[in-house]
Amino acid sequence: MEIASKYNPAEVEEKWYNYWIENKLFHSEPDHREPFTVVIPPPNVTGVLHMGHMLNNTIQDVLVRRARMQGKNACWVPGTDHASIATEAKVVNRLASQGIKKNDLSRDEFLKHAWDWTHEHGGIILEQLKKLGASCDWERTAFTMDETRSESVLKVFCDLHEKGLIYRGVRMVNWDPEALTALSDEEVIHKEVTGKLYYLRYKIEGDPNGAYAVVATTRPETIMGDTAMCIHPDDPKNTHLKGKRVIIPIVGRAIPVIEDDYVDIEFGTGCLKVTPAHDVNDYMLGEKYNLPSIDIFNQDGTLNENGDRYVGMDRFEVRKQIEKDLEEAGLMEKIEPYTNKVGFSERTDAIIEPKLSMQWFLKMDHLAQPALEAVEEGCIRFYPEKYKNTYRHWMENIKDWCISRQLWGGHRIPAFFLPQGGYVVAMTREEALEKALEKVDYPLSIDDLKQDEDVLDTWFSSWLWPISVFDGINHPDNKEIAYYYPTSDLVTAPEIIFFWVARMIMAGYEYRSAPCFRNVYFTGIVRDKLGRKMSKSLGNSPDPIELMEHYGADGVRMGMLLTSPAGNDLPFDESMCEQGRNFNNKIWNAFRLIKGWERDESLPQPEAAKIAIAWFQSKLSETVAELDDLFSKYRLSEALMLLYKLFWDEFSAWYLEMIKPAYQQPIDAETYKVTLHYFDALMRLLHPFMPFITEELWQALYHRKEGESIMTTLQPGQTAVDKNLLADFETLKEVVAAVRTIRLEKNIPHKDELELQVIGQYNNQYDSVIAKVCHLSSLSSASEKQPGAAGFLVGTTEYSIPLAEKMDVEAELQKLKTELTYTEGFLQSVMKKLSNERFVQNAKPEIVEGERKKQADAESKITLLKENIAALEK
RNA sequence: GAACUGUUAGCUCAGCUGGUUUAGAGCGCUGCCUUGACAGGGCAGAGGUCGCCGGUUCGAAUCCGGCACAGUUCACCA
Repeated sequence: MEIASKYNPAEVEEKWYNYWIENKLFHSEPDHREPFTVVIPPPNVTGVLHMGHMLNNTIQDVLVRRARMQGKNACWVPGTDHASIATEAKVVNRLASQGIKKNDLSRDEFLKHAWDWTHEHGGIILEQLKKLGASCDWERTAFTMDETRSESVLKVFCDLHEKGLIYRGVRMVNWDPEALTALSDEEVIHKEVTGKLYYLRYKIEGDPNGAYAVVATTRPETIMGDTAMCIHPDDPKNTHLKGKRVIIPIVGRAIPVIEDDYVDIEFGTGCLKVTPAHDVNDYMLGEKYNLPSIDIFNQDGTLNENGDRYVGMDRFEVRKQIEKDLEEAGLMEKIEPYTNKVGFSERTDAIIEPKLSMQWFLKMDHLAQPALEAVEEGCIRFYPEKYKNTYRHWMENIKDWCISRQLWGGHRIPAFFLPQGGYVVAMTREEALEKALEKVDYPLSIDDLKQDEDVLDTWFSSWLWPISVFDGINHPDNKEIAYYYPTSDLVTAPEIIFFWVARMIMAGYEYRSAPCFRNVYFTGIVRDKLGRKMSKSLGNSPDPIELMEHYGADGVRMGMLLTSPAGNDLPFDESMCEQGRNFNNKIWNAFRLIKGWERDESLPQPEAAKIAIAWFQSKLSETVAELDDLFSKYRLSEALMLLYKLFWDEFSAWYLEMIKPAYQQPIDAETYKVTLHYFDALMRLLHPFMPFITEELWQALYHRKEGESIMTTLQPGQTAVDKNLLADFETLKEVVAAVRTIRLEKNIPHKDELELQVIGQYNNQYDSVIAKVCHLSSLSSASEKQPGAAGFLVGTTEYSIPLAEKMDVEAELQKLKTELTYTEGFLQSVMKKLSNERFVQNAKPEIVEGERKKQADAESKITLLKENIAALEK
């Protein structure tokens, strides 16, 4: 049989993915086994796979596949998110390119376009996930706007309203003038901006000398909304302003001077202009002192009828214009460069305008309490743990959640307004009418009810995800939710710890009185080589699909995981995928070697093979134990590295070399059998990380039945570990390496046999292995080193290789002297400790004993080295 | 401005409650190796005063304090 010398992933990946699907190997139904549930962080329905998804979903797949191979009933639920703002923005853009304005359409017409868009682009990303091998239960694919999920959202809204946790009111909210909607605090990103600080002159009313107060502001365009000036009551600079009124520049309106210790005396001149409608703090002052509030902006950030001479202009145009006008009017004291933080919309990147508006809010205190405790007490664990701090801080300072959005795409708020004021909240219009009729004493028909125009924040549906995917909101007692909930692990980005993770935890306790997951694994951010975040606008993000076509899905998976400890950013470099691909090839070729051997049943098993088999059994078992430990700490990259070394170094470089039959010679049946068994075990260990190649080779290893898969096998178990054997092999490896070094130095080709002598007594148990790997003609004990032989020390044992040719005495001497210097230095450091009386008295006895052993070894080594040097120098 | 995290080889990271040869791994780098599983390979090497300064201790990469730098999160200073 001919097997290609290079592994070709393209040929096998699709084949096995289809095989898994056809045999329903990803599908889960409740049964007697322990469940292992993961819900996918639903990507935007119209999104395409990027490197962040690639990392995130690879990790989930590793966890899910491993759990499945530990005999658990693994269920990974896939799905997508309707992402109202993001999707709506895309639809608006597309309509714009067709010359259609959103406002020209009715709500229903617009929604039709939105659904068209969703159906056109929706689900692409799920198809892409299949390419990377994601073992999701596709029969369970959910969408945040499908029937079940929508019903859940409305039900929860009604319920929370019923409980008095949802309220409606006019509050200062974050307004996105581009998307024309309110945003939650979490959707606002504060960025440092270099701008100007303007010093404006506010003349004191009735002052005969034309005296004025100076106010420093970054937003001169808001003066039309000023309704007071505020000073600190104890500010000596401004006592003369107390009780006075000042005149707003340009506008000419007089406003009172109020006093409050909120004002920072040191900032600017200590005078603050108060614009209650357009600043959160000013709003507070306005409430406190009963100031009128003048809203000067339209929804899109242009000035409204209160905008004086600037009506209709954009807020930033006004800023420029007013600067000129103030200068001309002699009312600008000065302008200084100034850096401050400005809020931007997470989605549209528009500068947020604090704006008073009527919105729906969810009270958070009650929900936050159990959610905070769950993480504090370890009911839910975060990996890495540092995110506990971030979480705690947010939870302890939580504010009410603005859940209404002035958009069309999304779950429409189930509140219905009555013709003569007031409203009712209900799942359906019919139900609303019933409730309304109870409430009012005038006749009412269903058409009189006017449903709220707003939709709910997208996260108001995603926070129910772990429950709603099992229909646990609508049917809290169903069999599925009872079995699959709480879910096991959540894998997500730290960026959405507040948006999503925290709120899911709240919903979990509110609706199931139980944690929604046990462990949260926070991935890092995928960055480019320069450390920049990967983004579409920078164009620095490789296409994961292309990468997989190039390096194979297994190669890319491995490349990403190898360098990404939990929570650490991942500086992406294609060479990582190359390393992954090379590893695939290594596995492929090891398989090719083994499968190429002829078996001979009559052949006795060589001694070296017997020893190698015993050693690898221990090595394998030791690794399995370490692997368990690493997985329990979610140290996935280290777990993969451990397997990488097990396969490449221990299995390929050592084990196979030890048992390999001579060129074109057959192998004995027993060794062959065990080797296949080891290979099988290695494939199973690697399968969660590299599902495709391991399935391909596992299938080719033995004759398998139709429908069988590595996916449904179990991970190798642990057997006894012979620690002495493992330690002996580390010494053995040193001997082999030393012999190789001599070959290299003396230019002796591997095919030439060497004679190795051990000076004095030694453990000859492993002679057969050393002889095989080093290609020795003999290995024996000698009483002393022959003159002219090359020598080396391993530990305190001296080895010697008689050489036909004359050795390079100078080089040999140099080598010995270098080693002597090192050993003497080492001895000195040991002696420093041992000669310190306090060390000997205070340190633990076994530590002191260890140092004494080091001393003895070093001393005998020095003696040996000196003897050898003396012999050469003669 | 506050909090948190980090700073160990060229790069990415281990090194857990102080003593395991004079600090490790993978990649990269250097040298040598073409008929033998794999050049997407083999073998052997080089490379670090553990960010800086103090302290605790018989002993510090490891514990404590300060500083510097980086990152993350939070925050209403106009």
